[in-house]
Amino acid sequence: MSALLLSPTSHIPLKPEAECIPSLDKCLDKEELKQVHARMIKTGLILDAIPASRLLVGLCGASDAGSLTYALMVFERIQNPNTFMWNTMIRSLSNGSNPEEAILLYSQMLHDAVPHNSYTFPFLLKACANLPSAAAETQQIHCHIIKTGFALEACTTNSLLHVYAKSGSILSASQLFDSIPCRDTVSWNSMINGYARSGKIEMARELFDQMENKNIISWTTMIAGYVENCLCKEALELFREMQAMDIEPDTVALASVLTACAHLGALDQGRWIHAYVKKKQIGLDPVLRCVLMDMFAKCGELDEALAVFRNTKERNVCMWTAMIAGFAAHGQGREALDLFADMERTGIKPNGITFTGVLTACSYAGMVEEGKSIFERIAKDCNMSPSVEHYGCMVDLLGRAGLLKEAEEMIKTMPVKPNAAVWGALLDACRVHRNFELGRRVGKILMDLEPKQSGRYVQLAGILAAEGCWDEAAAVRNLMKERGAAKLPGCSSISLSGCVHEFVAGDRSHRQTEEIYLEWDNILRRLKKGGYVPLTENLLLDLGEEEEKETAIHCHSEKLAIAFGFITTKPGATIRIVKNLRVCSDCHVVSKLISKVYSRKIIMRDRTRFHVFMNGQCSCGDYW
DNA sequence: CTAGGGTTAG
Repeated sequence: MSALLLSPTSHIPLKPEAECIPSLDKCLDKEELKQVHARMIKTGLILDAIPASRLLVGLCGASDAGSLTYALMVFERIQNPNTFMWNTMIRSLSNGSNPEEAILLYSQMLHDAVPHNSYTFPFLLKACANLPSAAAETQQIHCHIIKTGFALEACTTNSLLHVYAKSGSILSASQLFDSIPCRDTVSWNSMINGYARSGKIEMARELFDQMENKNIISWTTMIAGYVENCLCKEALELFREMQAMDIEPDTVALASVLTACAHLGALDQGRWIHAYVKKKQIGLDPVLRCVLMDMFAKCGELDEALAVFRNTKERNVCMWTAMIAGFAAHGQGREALDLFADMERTGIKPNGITFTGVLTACSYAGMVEEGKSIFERIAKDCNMSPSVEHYGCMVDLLGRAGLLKEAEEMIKTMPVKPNAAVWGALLDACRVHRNFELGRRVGKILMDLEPKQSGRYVQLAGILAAEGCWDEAAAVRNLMKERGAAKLPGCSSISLSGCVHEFVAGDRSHRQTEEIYLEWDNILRRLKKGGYVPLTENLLLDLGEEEEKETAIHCHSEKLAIAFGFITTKPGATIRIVKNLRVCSDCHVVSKLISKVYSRKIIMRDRTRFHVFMNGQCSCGDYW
């Protein structure tokens, strides 16, 4: 550091082009900027506010983290930095990896009594927006904004509104929104985003409908809001409305729509977007590539996902993670691990989500040893503390493999508090490996932890019923009713030419209901001729007669969706179904038989993974 | 030199 101060007396020969101060307009790298700095010190130009500012801007604009540190050092040595210089530093820190430093710098600015200008608060508020939780700071800054009179400036107030909206402080956001004298499009958009983020999607839509000057961001905000609230069907509908109004979607809008397609398994619509992007020659930026790839993977088209992946030169961590997760969901553990190794060779650092994907892959493929060693690397090599999700993956991995004791031990010794998902993984393992005693205990824990989650009661009741403890099982079901735990209905959807058809068990709401049930009867008859016997053992007990049980499983949502697929697609065409819960054993058997008897490929994505039924086999190897 | 929308898991 001192060398820099001494540099005026040094005798390092300068390159001829460094004789004059290079223009900072073009991007210089850190070394070049250091030379400029040295030259400025030599000539005394560093004392001049304008060139000094330009140097700071140049350093802050360089992409490497070291430049920012260097910029801070230069800044600290400037005698009385002006507002512009403070702003520049605050802006840079706000977007860095430690946004709280921007707030610290701001308090220094206050301490030095440097006046604010119109740019100060928007930069500073960016730091609040980038922090996971800065509610107290935001409130204080809000006070400063009022005191200094900047509340009258649209940019400042909109920035503040954005922070409140983004952090879910919906009350503060709406109060502020109401107080703004002339709300502009930006204010409205932020408010819509705020409502959507706090789950008040109807409020968001209300605002959206009231809005007079919607722009593409308004539309995208609303579409993304639907996606975030798991209302992907609505997201696609709104997108269609947008197109009907001849509003051209941009990259961001398309990315949101693709995300919706991914969740819905709406391959046709996803492909349409892909074609649209090509036709309009819209550039595939990293995010768009990633969601496109993810859409293919989530629609069961791993090959197409891989094609997008391979076509991408600079892959970021999201891209790698999404591809790994794609393999994991298809039970292709080896491929996922190979990809993970490639990723590390490329020098891309895995994050917590990457590890979730890799561990899931190990779990579904029964790769216990590999999973254990990856898990240990989270802390050892990557210096991260495993999250509760990672422990959940491990419990799942051990539990599936039948290592129930080890799984339980992991829960007992894990340093983070086990959540319901962790216990749920163990409970599921108890079901699969028929460990009733442990299952009972875990079930009790879960019902205390999540008294409103019907799935847990159903899970436990199933375990008890399988053991023949009908009374106990009935008691669990009654408890569920007493506690008012609403049963999440199983829902399967199938998407055809841009339209998503949803079915719940026993559904008769579809306009082709009669046809669907007739088709199902036909399928059933043919399967029974081939020797199919309905698997009613997993059914819950309130249905006494075997016949009733059969009726109940025969209107399972995935069966209705398959029947609908049969009457709407050509013989031999692949049927794609997305289910919100796990697929039941009987539906699994039936799907395998159908794939053989009718030579149909059925791709079924359930809550956690893919089942690809072909020639009487399932890609999960009957282990799920 | 300022504000608003999009990516990987659960």
